[in-house]
Amino acid sequence: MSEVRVRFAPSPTGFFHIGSARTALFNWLYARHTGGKFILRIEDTDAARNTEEALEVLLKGMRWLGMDWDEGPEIGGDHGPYFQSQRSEIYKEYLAKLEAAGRTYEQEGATFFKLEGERYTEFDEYHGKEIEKVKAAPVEIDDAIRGKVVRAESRDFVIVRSDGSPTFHFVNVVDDIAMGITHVIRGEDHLSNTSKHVELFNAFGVKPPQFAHLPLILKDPKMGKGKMSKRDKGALIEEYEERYFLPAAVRNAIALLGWNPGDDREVMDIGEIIEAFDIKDIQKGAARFDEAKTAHINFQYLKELPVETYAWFARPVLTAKGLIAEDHSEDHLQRVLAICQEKITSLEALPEFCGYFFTDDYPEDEKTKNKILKKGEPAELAGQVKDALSKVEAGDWNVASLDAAFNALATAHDQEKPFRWWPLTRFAVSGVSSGPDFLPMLEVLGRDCVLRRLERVGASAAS
RNA sequence: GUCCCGUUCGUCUAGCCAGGCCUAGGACACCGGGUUUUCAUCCCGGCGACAGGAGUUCAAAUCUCCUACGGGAUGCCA
Repeated sequence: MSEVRVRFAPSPTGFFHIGSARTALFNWLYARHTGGKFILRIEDTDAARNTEEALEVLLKGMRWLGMDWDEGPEIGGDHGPYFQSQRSEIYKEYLAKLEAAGRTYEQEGATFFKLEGERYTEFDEYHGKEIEKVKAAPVEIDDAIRGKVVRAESRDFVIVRSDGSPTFHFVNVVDDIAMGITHVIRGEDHLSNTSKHVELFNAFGVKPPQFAHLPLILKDPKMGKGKMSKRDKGALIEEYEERYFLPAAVRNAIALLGWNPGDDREVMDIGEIIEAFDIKDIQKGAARFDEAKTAHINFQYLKELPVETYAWFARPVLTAKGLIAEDHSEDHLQRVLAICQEKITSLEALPEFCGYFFTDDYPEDEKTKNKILKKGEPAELAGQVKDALSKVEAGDWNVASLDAAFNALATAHDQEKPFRWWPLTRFAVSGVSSGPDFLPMLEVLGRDCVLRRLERVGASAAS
């Protein structure tokens, strides 16, 4: 009944890539699913590119996606420190164990790990020269995703560089041992390295953890071949944050990259995902990140939000564009959003979609303008609507009264329905031909605003 | 070069381990129609895949082998 202990061990690069986020998420989900511990360990051995800012990007990304850690930076834990740059004493200790066991040797100032097996020299195509190789016994890896993988190492490898700094393979294994990691869930690019790691575990006399190698995330085929890199559009978590995606939706989309609950569910709340998550359901083949699908999931989340919450997310989007002030009336904001929420698929598009509710200075769609103003007698029609709506008192300005006013207008002109006046009116008050439902839109805009804009369009059409 | 991993609709995938219920299911995208006298919502429909070959079997998307393609490792990067 040993407790599950998993870790996410990123190297802070200044970016939080979707692939890293997926690795982090799967570890986190597994910990939460099993009631185990999720450890965040920072692999900051490459001093040159590890900065405070780079770490901040990472931690911010983790928090934005709602992943918390049980041990790691800022909160500590019983197996710290959680920065590799601060663990050199531990590495020295473990290096001594390997030395004592006679599994190391020095060459050109660097410390090598010595493989066991018959030695021979051979011309190596890749290196283009004769090199020493070792016939080491094949290592058997029981991978939770790929099954049994057998691979033999053939060369000794560096564990401490000539400048005294330990290498990735070494510190990774040492830390996993020292931190009591039970499951190593990581990208497939490490699968071939795993034989090195198992050699090291064996040399320390420690049973290796359960490995699970995740398929890679490839770039959108339209963008080219190969795995997704940080330069690809949509590859960075920051991008979704900036575009006002809901973190829960992005997390849901990432969870679906190479995993599914085994049934048709796609949009799931985090509790459901945690409950359903299991390593054995992870895909073997590489996946491609689909932005359109992420946008769709995002919309599903957006639709379900209570209007209060929707407004909480929408307010910063609108203030950023200068459409509303910081202290803009919450009631008014919610009345606007209530009629827009079901129509619009992303928060990013919100300013364009509903800007005219907040300012008179909104763009007019040229196509719509030409179509509507060229047809019939725009100035006359606008005047008729204005007269009809003027009869509705401010205190009575609601959908029912507006409907009645339009119908009265139709009747007065021998029309069965007021359709003739709608498109022009919509254009007059919003500058576009589409938007929220018509009458609710007028109601929310308010009497003064609607009459003012009708007058304006009437004047501009007449000129 | 050598070694390792992978390959189902354009994309994400179900099915594969325990072969028949698969004329291969769902979702996104796309296309068409409808509702909404706006519309980006919504509804209906369509398009569309087992990489190729050989073998095992009464029967293969499912098992075996080969080939092709994709990816990874082979770093004093992580």
